Amino acid sequence: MAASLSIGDVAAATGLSVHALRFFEREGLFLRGIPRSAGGHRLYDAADVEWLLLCNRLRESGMPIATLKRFAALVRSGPGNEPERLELLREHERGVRARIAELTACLEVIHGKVTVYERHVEDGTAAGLWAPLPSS
Amino acid sequence: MAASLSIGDVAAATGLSVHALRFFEREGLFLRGIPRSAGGHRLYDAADVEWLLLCNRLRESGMPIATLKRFAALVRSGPGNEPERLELLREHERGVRARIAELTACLEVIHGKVTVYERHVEDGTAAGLWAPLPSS
DNA sequence: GTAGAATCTAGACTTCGCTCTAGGTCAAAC
DNA sequence: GTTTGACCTAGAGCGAAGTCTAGATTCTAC
Repeated sequence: MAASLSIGDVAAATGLSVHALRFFEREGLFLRGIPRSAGGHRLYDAADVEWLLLCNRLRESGMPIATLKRFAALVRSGPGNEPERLELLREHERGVRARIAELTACLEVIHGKVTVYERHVEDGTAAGLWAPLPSS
Repeated sequence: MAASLSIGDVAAATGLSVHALRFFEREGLFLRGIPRSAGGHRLYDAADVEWLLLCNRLRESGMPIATLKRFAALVRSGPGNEPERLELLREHERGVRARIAELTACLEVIHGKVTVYERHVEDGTAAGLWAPLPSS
């Protein structure tokens, strides 16, 4: 039980490169020191992979390494700081919601442009869309 | 008419820094060569600002400078390539929609975490949430 | 007509988040 | 038992997107 995984296994399981995994470790993003085999190879376990999968979600949603590092440090430092962890996660959640709203607003503008171009291209009336007349 | 604007005016109107405006020009992101005053100062006009505002939307929504450059080049090269411009915009729109979907998926995971932490913090049963037990 | 603010060019520097290299060691298959 | 591939450390390098500096010039307001 608790079969240990090589760095290559973990890379395959998480989509991260072995380079990235070593980088994450250097940056202190793990919840524990990753143990080594007699020969010095890293020995991960399933919990490490689970944590990395959460890290992936946080990273994909725009959390900087520095923030992830703070979160990992909080978790590593053990029970007692859950309100801080919660606030960090809530703050990130707010950020993600704001980002989605921003993207949605951009999308409207972009889709508007697409529609304009579609109409012009279909009509063959595209000439002069942008230059030199500023027709938006 | 066509009152010309200084780089500072344009920076104020677009939220871009004067450095960024000069950088954009070097990168060829404008639809025309920006003319200069007798003394060498840039003279922008309202159409430049409008274009930059669209650029801002494209950039905020994740379009790389390189793509923006391609789009600007298409527009600069005049009428005839509207289908290409359309395809570029459509591709970007697809990307933005995909990004929103990705963020939304992340949000579910993150919000799930927040909910778990809220419950634990409120109950005072937070101990052991993460370490050493992998409780997600 | 002069002080101070804004602008100019060219190019070096920064931050982020990895990625890659060099020069080895370890482990698994044949 | 040797070859081949995975892994090790330390540290350099990279691409994106600006930012900042230096040193000179121009413009604006008094």
